[in-house]
Amino acid sequence: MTDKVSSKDKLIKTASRLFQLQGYHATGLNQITKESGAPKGSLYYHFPNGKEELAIESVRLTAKFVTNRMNASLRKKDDPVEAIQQFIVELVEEFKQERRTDGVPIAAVALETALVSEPLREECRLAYESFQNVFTNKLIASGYDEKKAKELGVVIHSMIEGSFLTSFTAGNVDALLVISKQIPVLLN
Amino acid sequence: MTDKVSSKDKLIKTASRLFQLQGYHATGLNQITKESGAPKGSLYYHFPNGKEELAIESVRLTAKFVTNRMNASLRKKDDPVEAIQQFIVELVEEFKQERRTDGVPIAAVALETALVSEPLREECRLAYESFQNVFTNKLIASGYDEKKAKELGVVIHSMIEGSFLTSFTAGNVDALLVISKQIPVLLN
DNA sequence: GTCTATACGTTGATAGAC
DNA sequence: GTCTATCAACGTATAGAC
Repeated sequence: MTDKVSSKDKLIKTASRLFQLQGYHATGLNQITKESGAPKGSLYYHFPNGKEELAIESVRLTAKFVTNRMNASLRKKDDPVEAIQQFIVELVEEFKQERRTDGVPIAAVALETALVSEPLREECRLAYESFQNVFTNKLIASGYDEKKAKELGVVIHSMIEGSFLTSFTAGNVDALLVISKQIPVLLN
Repeated sequence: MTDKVSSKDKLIKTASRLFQLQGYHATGLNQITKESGAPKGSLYYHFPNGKEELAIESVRLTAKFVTNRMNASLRKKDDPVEAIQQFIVELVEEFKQERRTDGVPIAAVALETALVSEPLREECRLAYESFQNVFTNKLIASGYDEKKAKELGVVIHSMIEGSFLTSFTAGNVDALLVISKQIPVLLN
């Protein structure tokens, strides 16, 4: 039982990283098995439905990981404006690392597969819902009424997602820094 | 000279549509030539650098097309708040068409290739810059000072890009409608 | 649970005739 | 400008031994 999940976990972890960096179609199963160090023949044992199933579980893992990271960041400040800006600062810092170890979480997979794989699309939708809820919950805890908090959760998530995409493409953090300044305007 | 550019144009137009719908790696050159109706053997004559070159010109065409569309939409109202909301309304209407004829412009290509193709990344960066400038120019024309207008251009573009991604993934227009309500708050 | 071998399609790309 | 033939590489997936 000790190593029973180890192989499966290695595959999911490696796949999560590669899907994030390269997207869905550019990432081959050969590359995943090779880089994971997991036994090559074990992939279809753990994921009978092949690549799609592996991608679904990878998106789920990435969503959980990112959500936890967001929550940990937002906990550092009581004031929601400062908390969200703190989170963006951490995004910026990570972005500045020379060695780009990850891209925009799940975005490439979502765009590539939303029209062709219903279960994969649904898993991506859940991921974004989870990201929105992190902001919404922070606002509710700060006294915002639920309706307003839900709307602002969507707005803040959209701003960060969009500026992350822009920054990723531009290769700099300009867009992220600009939207950070507008957070106080939004939370009035 | 009449049909000289016709074949090349057909290839670029078809490629633009397919890259937008399926992403870069999922779209094969065979599919592009077949659906374009352009002669199969002409691709490497018009695009000696192969797929990358075709993608660059496709992103350029998409950027020009979308920019024009945005400008046409924003021209319909003098007030910048109403104008931007008008644009979002048109996005929503188009989104509701059953037959999904296009996805999120260039986003998939940008995410898939930014880390592996410098010229393609640069073309995507220019596209986003062009989108931002549409909003910025509208604000300048409405009396905003240049610095403020540039910042708000980035912010509005980020919000729309992010909510478009979210809506595309969710399969509904909820996020787009929510951010539209926040435009007046931002333009204060 | 894991491994090897293999099947079969498709990819991007090139060469050479026309 | 266009076409056909062809290439090697890689894609996913399966079968069957261990």
